[in-house]
Amino acid sequence: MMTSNMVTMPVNGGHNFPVQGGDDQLMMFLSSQQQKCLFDPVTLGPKTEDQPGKAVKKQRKRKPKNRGGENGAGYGKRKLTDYQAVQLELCFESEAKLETERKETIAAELELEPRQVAVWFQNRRARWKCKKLEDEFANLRTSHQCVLAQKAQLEAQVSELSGRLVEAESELQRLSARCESGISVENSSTPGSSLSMEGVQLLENGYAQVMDDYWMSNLYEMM
DNA sequence: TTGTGTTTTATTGCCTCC
DNA sequence: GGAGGCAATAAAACACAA
Repeated sequence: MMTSNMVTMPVNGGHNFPVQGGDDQLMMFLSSQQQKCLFDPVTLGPKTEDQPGKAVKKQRKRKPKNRGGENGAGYGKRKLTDYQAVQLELCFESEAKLETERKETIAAELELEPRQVAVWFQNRRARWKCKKLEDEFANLRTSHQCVLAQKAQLEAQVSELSGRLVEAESELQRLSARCESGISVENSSTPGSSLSMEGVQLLENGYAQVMDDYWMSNLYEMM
């Protein structure tokens, strides 16, 4: 199911598919390459060595890079022209993954090696993923801050209502004490009641007020 | 100019799918 | 088994402050 928080990526045919999920001070000290690997894209949590459900990767043994073979055609970094970059960007907007045929067409049009086009798309997808991860992280952080603010607001309400409850209880005790000390009301409808009419009225008013406040505050929460 | 950080292009190794 | 994808990484290219 697609939610508003889910991000989409352009794919063949212009359709979008959801891509699962991105401490500022810490991030400031990390290079972009280090930041890239901070979050696990699935759990949005910090990356761990062993991801559950995934085969544990073996330690890689890297060979030294091939920097120019006999003909000098090895590791030679060729910066793309602005035109090439813009055209590739336009292609990526409509389709983030290329069919072999399409890749070859683009390569021919831009006078690039098909491999360069493939590499460019691969790197572009990686950048796109990072960007989305950052966006999602920012959204989650904002949501978290809102929840914290609501929590603080509710705690303040609980505190205030608790105070009023204590006041009401002490008022109740004070009135009970007055009744017990001999103040009674003539024509009481409840013979044997230890509360005066004044006391009953005060209690009813206080209770009604507390209930009003309670429902009002809950009404705000529901809205 | 130079040191340093960031971005871009390319490679490598592993994995999945057909 | 080969093609293609991705993560991790290397290194050139670039930006920019000191």
